[in-house]
Amino acid sequence: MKKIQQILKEKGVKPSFQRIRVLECLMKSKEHPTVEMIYLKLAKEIPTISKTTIYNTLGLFEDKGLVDDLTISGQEARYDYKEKPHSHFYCKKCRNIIDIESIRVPCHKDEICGNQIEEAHYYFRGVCKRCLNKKGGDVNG
Amino acid sequence: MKKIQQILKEKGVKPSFQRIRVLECLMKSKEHPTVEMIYLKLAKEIPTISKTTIYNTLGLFEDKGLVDDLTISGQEARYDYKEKPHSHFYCKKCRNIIDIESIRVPCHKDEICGNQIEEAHYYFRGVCKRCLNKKGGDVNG
DNA sequence: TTTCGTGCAAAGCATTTGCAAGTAG
DNA sequence: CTACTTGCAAATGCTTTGCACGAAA
Repeated sequence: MKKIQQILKEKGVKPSFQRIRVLECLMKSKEHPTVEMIYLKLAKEIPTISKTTIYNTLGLFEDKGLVDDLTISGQEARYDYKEKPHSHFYCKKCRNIIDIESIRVPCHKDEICGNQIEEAHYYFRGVCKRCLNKKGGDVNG
Repeated sequence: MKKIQQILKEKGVKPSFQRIRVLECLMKSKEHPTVEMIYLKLAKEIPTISKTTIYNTLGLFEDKGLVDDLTISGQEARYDYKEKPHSHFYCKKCRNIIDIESIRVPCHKDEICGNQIEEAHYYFRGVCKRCLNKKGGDVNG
């Protein structure tokens, strides 16, 4: 895996200790964490870290194109490291956001109706595989 | 156009005066209004209306599948009447959300990787036709 | 020095909740 | 009456801002 410091530098972000940790957290996590989740995780090893720093850092990362703000589930922002393009699936039951690697953009090129597209975001809602299986052998409502 | 009362009834919503007005507002608007925008508009004709009622009403409409909550642009929810399936284009310049009727993403059926899809949301970011013309043409931008 | 990064505390603001008064059936 | 709707006011909770301290250049 490419060094986190290197990734930050390439994006024009000075690799401070906190920034490295925040990015590392995002890269290792598959849960598209909220600010709160990142904060709780990092607070274990950096007791003095503040949410303000997490907000600052994520805002900076977003500006630099390192992460995406997934505004899928409403009240809390969830962050996604943009390693490669992918889509998201939001499960209504367990409320997890699952990466979907396989979906790709179809027939439209870089334009739709004359509008110039820079980013395409696809997300799906439904019930995930895991919850479907649970449901099969479960009493439910 | 189908009567608003009728639409509400079909979705199992009792057509109160306020609810009719909120839905009418959404149907007539092309700007995917925020709660604030709806509130300001309706307050002109219903001076006693409250934001709580707008929130209640939109929440109810969402539950009944009448409207979508577009969480595209961050801090404020924007609402979209679900007349027929369509996608959205968010212009970074003018910050408008534009309906795109024609886009459909192909190859997935009702399942992706074993997950059961109930809704598919696509949205695009970039610069809209209008802003492109302002910029590219000789009109000042 | 100047600039930048960090983090506490307070403020800001969209949204939700508690509750009381009004309305329909 | 009984259930539902409305809306004021207060609370909640995510996020931003003001500011000060310390580190880096």
